[in-house]
Amino acid sequence: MDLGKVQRAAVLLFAAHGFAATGIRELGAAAGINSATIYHYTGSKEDLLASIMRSCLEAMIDAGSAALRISAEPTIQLTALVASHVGFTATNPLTSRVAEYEMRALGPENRYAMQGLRDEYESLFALVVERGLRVGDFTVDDATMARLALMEMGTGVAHWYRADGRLTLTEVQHNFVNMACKMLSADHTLFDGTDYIRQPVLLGSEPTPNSTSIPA
Amino acid sequence: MDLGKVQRAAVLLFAAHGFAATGIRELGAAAGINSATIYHYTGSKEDLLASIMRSCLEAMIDAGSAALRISAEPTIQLTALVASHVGFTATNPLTSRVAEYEMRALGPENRYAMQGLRDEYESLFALVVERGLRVGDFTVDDATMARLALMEMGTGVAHWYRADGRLTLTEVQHNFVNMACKMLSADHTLFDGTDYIRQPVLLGSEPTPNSTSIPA
Amino acid sequence: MDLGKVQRAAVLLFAAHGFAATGIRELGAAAGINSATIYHYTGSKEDLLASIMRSCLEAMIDAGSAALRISAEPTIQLTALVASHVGFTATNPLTSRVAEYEMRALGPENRYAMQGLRDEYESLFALVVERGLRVGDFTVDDATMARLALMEMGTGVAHWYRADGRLTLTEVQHNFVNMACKMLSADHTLFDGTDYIRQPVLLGSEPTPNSTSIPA
Amino acid sequence: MDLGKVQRAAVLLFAAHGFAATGIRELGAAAGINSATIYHYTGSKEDLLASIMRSCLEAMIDAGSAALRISAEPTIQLTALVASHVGFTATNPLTSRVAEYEMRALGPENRYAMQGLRDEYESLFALVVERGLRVGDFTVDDATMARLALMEMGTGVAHWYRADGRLTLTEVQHNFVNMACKMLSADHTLFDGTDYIRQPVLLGSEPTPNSTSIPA
DNA sequence: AATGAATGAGAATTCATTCAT
DNA sequence: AATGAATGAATTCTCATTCAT
Repeated sequence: MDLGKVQRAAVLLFAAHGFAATGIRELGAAAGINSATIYHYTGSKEDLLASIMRSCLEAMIDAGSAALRISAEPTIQLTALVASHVGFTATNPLTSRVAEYEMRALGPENRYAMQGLRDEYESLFALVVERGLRVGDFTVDDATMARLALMEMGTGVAHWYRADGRLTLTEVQHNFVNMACKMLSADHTLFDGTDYIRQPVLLGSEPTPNSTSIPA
Repeated sequence: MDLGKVQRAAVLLFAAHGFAATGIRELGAAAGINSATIYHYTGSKEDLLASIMRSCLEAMIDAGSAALRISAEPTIQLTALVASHVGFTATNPLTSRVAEYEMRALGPENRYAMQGLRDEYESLFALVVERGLRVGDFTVDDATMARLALMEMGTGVAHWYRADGRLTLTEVQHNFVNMACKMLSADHTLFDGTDYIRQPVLLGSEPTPNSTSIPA
Repeated sequence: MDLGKVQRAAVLLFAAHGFAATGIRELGAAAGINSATIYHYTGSKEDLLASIMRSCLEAMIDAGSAALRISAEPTIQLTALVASHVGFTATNPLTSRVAEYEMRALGPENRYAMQGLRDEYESLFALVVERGLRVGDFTVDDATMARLALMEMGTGVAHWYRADGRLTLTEVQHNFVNMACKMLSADHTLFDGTDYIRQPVLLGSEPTPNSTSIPA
Repeated sequence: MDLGKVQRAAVLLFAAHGFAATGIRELGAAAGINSATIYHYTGSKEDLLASIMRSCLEAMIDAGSAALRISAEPTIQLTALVASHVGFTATNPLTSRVAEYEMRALGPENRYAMQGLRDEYESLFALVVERGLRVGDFTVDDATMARLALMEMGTGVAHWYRADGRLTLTEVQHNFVNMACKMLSADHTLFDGTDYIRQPVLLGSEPTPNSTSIPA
């Protein structure tokens, strides 16, 4: 009756212990159902992971693409993309983590498909960085490394952000936008009035902070 | 006869498939010995992981501490620390990855100890950032976030750096130092002549690029 | 609505893969109904098998007994019994096979009952052989072995007979009658005119040849 | 240390309950070892069955081929082949039964291979029957049906023969030879002195009568 | 130092069956 | 009459680890 419940339990456990170290019985217990019942919701443990990863990556691509459509100005695009990335990651930290870490747990077919989505998402960053450099709005030693550093930085948010932490999400987003702009020598004070932040999506697979405590 | 051989096989497999998904028989096969023989080199699978992580983290702390001793100048310290971090990570990408990812695979005791080492290493970054800010050499919105972004960025090098890639290690290090300084608004042109790069250590657990190919 | 449909699906699958290797879901799928619905037609998987076997064995006993009533002449009785046995087996090859092979799949109670029916059927052959020998119409080294060989031979028809094969059922019956008589040194040319062949019953559990193809 | 022990346990249980209804734990218990240890002796449950069937069928082919080499005389060949078949079946009744019944439990590859061996064995009978008919030594209505009846008859021995039964193996063999000859109208009194009986092989997979009792 | 044999615990998945709808 | 959801028990097979040799 509720695939979401199973997905949330899965993300909670996969994020805490890893896919391979999480048993199907553990999953059932965390979701409050018999382990056999999981197979009514999904074909296999791997299928469950793949479905979680797919919706996560698709949502990231959607949000990122929408960010790029806000403006044609590279600096605004960068700004919006970083804000989107950080916003999404901070809103769905566990699901993001699972989507990042557990690619290797997939079989060849699923891995190929998910890697394709991941590449599609990364290409959004590549696009923006390249255009900004071409137009002369950004300055970096190496485009590829800048893009990788940029993404990695934002992805790291999943490791420490807590909704009830010291800073609000908006503050975190602004800080990261500033750091990103400085890193690329982009002057975003020119566009200070622009509203580049969109409300991030909350995935159905993201456990609510207190839904269940992480078992030792 | 050679604990290093076992460690290298372990790092190769742990990095590729994860600790939990790697079997002791697989390990033996990759190391060219019987799986039972592994127990002559280590007490258990977890011990093997812990020993790898310990030497990795200790080497990182050593290198980072040495970097800080190069100068009392925050900008030079930052520069040296980032160069050290990137240099170490690029030289030992697989071991670094294992040390980063597999903390969760450890039992409580080992995890506590390793987390302590990790914290110790992170505190080096915190120290430099705080001093730079206090002295007025750096400018950032939030010290903690800057530190986290800084480290995450450098750690990401493990995901893509290849010794035979497009850029030399020294180029990569300079690029990251530049990005870091820009991110913190640190002016390192003042110290351009300073030699802040030390030859990174190659861990005994780091597999040589072609020692064994990663099994599918 | 149709127990026969379920029985035919069951016989098809039991004959192909065996009772133990056939799942209740598979059964439902082959019968075109939900697996839970099967329990409206039968109490359990074993009950389903037992009901199939019971009707099969009872029909065999009926046909065999009728054959013996055709005449008091041992040779004619033999002839009619073999024709009946071969006719029944060739008309209901899959059901016969299931009734023969799957005795062991039954629980103690059902097995006891079914073994009783099987024994009753076998006793018809024993009776005829013994009378023929006593009267001097048959000659064999050992009555028991002759009976067993006789039955096994006929039962084997289920393994290869196809309604659309090279020979008609009547031809097959005549051939087997001839072989049986020769084996027992019975001279049935004396009774050539006698019509000892009855139309065999088609069981409700016997799948029609093209009803459903046997899944791999 | 003893694959034979495992094979004998397997044959005992497979013959009694069928392959599909026999669990790997049951097998271990019957063999006196832990169920996991079975995987030191064989790759899988199916491999275990396949290895049993392969040695059985190969031994049958060997014995049958040897029988045909005793003489070029069709009647003697028939006689020797039937004696060999019955001898082998009576000596290895459980293994024979398993080899006959459990073909369907094999996966496509193993089944194809085993069916090939079975066909090879059956072709020995076809060869003899055809030659005898061509030469005019045998008389039957239909060669194919005669061959099938012949084999089925002998195979049935596995269902009832007991080493400690009423008749010795040699007596059983002679009786079957007689029945076979009568069925084919072959006059073997011409060759009465010929010694056509060879000592049958005892397979390593055949349980000794009292090794273990068949569990309910 | 090294290994083949062995095992208890646990893995993912399927099973026949029940039941509320 | 029919079914989708649910489950405890069982399935085959793999696991990390031990030990006699």
